[in-house]
Amino acid sequence: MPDRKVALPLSPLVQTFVLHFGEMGSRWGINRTVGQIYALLFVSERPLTADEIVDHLGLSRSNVSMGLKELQAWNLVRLQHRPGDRRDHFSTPDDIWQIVRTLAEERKKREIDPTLTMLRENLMQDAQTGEDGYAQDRLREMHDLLELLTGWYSDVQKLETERLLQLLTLGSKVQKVLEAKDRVMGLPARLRRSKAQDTEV
Amino acid sequence: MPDRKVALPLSPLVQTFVLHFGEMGSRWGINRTVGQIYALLFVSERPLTADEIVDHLGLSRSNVSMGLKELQAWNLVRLQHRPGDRRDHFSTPDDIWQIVRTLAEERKKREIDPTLTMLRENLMQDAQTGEDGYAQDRLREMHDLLELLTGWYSDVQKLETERLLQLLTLGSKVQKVLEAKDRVMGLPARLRRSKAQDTEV
DNA sequence: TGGTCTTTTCAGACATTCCTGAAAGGCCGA
DNA sequence: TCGGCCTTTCAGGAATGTCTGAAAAGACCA
Repeated sequence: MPDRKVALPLSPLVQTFVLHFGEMGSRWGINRTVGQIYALLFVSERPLTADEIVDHLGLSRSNVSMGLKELQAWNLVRLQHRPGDRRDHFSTPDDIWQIVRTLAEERKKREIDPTLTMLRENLMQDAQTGEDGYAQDRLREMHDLLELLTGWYSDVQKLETERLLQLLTLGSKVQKVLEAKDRVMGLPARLRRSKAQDTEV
Repeated sequence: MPDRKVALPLSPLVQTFVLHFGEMGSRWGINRTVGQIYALLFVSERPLTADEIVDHLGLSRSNVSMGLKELQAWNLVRLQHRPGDRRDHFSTPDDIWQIVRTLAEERKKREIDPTLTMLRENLMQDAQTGEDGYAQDRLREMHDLLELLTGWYSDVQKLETERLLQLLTLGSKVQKVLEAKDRVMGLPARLRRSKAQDTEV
């Protein structure tokens, strides 16, 4: 009779990978279990059932269920059904670029959008009052920066993978292209200043 | 006698901002206190001492000390001294672009580099063994992706702010530029495949 | 309807992180 | 060296977060 508490063996490579993802979890804003489940699905050739995950990772069934729920909330795993099988089968998208896009989108939604909303509301409300001069400038600066970044992001998110690859591979050479068309477009002036004293931290 | 537990009043605007940063802290991988301290420094026209932070936010002195230590580990605050004053004065860089660069650098260091290292080591070691075919492919795919992204990032990090702004403002128009020079440079082929079935999650 | 297989919920045990006051440490001028 | 001022360390209480087994809920078939 097999010991239900010991995980089914994984190859050393997969084992290392899964454990690493678990440990990195906290830095990525997910917990160990969720990281491990994701890692396992990522390297699995075929979709896995929740019970298979339990067997490989030695977690409780309920924990796996919650972990999968969280991964679904992140749009990071997909659910599939097999004919004649009631169980849910889980997998990650094969296309790694799709994963990057999803990750970027979800992190933006959780980490940027709320702040942008808050800044917008507060700046709109307090624009009239002249108090808080410096703080208000500072907040507007941050607001404009985030708008610029998210605007660029949404443009890039729309690119086909092929074009995105071009852009990434271009890398430093982009500088050349930019030097060619050497004209700055209309920008909020406050984002353009570069203070000399800010070189050293 | 003033109640030492009640924070010195902040303007409503600053108050909202500070509390928001505190609450977002968990999503950003820092704790509430650290978020609040950073927010306060960000909107302060002049550098603040630890005791001033205590007075404004109503935190314990030791907590502020630890929070500032963490912010320094992130390179997000700078320490200044005033002649004839022994106390440390803290501030954030004035140049908001400098802040973005620092943030990107530190997050990369904490969230990407360890994984890249782990992938490199494991792939080098297991390259010979033919086992684990799919997992190994998958890991190499992730490795190549991270290399590409960090390579691009390091190129962009080198750009002057003016050029970076150009790049960001260009946004969707970048597509046009790319269409012009329509040739894909030498890429790892496995990063280029785009599977049709991966459109739906 | 009852029986089987599967997923989800949830109370509470366990673990981790956060925060504080008290004490220790460091620096400087007298 | 002492005393004042400021910062850091640290033990342990408070607050959060994680994980589990047991029970409930849902889905399907006969």
